[in-house]
Amino acid sequence: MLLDEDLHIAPNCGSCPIRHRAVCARCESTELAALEDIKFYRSFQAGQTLIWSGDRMDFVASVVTGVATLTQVMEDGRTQTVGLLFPSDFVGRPGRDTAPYNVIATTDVMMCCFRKKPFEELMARTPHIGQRLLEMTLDELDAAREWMLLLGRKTAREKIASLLAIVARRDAGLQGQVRQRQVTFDLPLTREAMADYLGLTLETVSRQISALKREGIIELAGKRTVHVPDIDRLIEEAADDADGGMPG
Amino acid sequence: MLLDEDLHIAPNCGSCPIRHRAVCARCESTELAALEDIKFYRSFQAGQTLIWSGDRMDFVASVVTGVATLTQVMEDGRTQTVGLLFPSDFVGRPGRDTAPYNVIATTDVMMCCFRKKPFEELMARTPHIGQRLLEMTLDELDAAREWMLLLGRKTAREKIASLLAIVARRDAGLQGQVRQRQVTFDLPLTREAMADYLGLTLETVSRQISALKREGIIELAGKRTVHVPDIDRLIEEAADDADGGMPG
DNA sequence: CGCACTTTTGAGTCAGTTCAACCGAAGTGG
DNA sequence: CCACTTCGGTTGAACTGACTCAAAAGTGCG
Repeated sequence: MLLDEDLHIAPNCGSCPIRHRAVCARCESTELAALEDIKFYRSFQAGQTLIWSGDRMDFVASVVTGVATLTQVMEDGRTQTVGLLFPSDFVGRPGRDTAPYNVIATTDVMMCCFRKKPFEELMARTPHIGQRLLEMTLDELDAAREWMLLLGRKTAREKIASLLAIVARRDAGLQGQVRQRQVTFDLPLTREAMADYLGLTLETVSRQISALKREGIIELAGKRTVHVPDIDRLIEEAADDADGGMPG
Repeated sequence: MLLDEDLHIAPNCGSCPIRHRAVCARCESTELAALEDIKFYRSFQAGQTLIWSGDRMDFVASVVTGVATLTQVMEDGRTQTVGLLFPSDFVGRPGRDTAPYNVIATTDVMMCCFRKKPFEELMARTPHIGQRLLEMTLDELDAAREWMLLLGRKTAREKIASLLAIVARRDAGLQGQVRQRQVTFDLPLTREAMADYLGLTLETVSRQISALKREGIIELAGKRTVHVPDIDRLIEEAADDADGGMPG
């Protein structure tokens, strides 16, 4: 779809904002140069579907800026989001050629893409890429399993609190902020997208957000901007054990 | 716990039933020999907890025979199973030293263990192990995401049908059977363990199994042995698209 | 201003939970 | 050998958290 004209603003890897967290994190300069040779950028607008489930995937990619979702849709339309992609997250699977999920931009998104074939060849020669990808995949697996607990056992209120806590954390992480009591961030998701991620209806999402607001656990400026006066209270509502899922 | 005396029945890798599916699948003979040097077997009885969440993990392992679960428990006791471990599945994560989940044997289980430190060193020298582990981890991630759809969006009846279909498939797969209309298998889980995996109560599990039996979609011999006269009907009840999750 | 879209709120319903009783098979020990 | 307990499983009845359907209230944009 839509080939954009942003190619000219392509930053080089040295100044890339996700250089030290993405799949290329461990690469040395020669390896990086090889990656740089086969990379290209694409950008997408909020709401665009980047990849359709079942489509042939001829590239893999890293999210550079913005947020996207991975979603599964049943034949009757029931929809479940199975992953949130933040900057540095990886899309696609070496060795598979059709996409298993829809990938949808929920904000404007910039991706750093690699054609799959050359990427796979490079991976075979460059253990650092495979190592980093394994690390990232194991992290994603942990995140998916944490989400299984949420989907299977948490109440609607706990689900909302968990999502807000996670977005707050990732958002803070991107800005390199230390842990602090107060945080403000933008929700990169509509109520419906939240519902799809949490296994709820959008009405329930709206009601629970209203309830958290009413009780002073969050404050809203507009529909999307959230201020959390006391992050520990929010984490308590999420019913996560101890650290609220901070990497141990 | 319980160091067993089965060590003497330790098969060598050549005759190992999971040789071609486990983390060692791609290893050549010299690599295999290196693994063989650091491996040891442990067996556990049904019901035993192999590993407690939070425990120090000084080994990683492959399931050789039997079935185990990965479960997460919230402070108030709510429990969610986040993975079923069948023969050839891998337990543990190189580079992490405390277990994030309880691992519980639901049948008698035999594990092929590797002390973590030597395994990690070997992995650094042996790309085939890391490659295979990446492949397996990506498969598990797909499975986890399929389960997220189940937990978030499926009805109780669909959840039960999905679980039965998956156990039937993995069970058939182990026996190298081709796809056939009729299948019979043993459920390696109690009603409660099924409930924990499906995000239901054990009463609901029992009721839905009774309902499927009443409608002739399954037949029971005892509580645990399930006969499926028409696997396609079961898969239809599971509401999976197309192939019921067969590897594409 | 008016149309389209997202979000909020309300009222009634229902799938799945909760609580409780009961069943059958497998020990156990007097 | 039979009472007694335990354990996994089934079934019933009442309850409830989240869903469904419906309508109103923002919000943004040409």
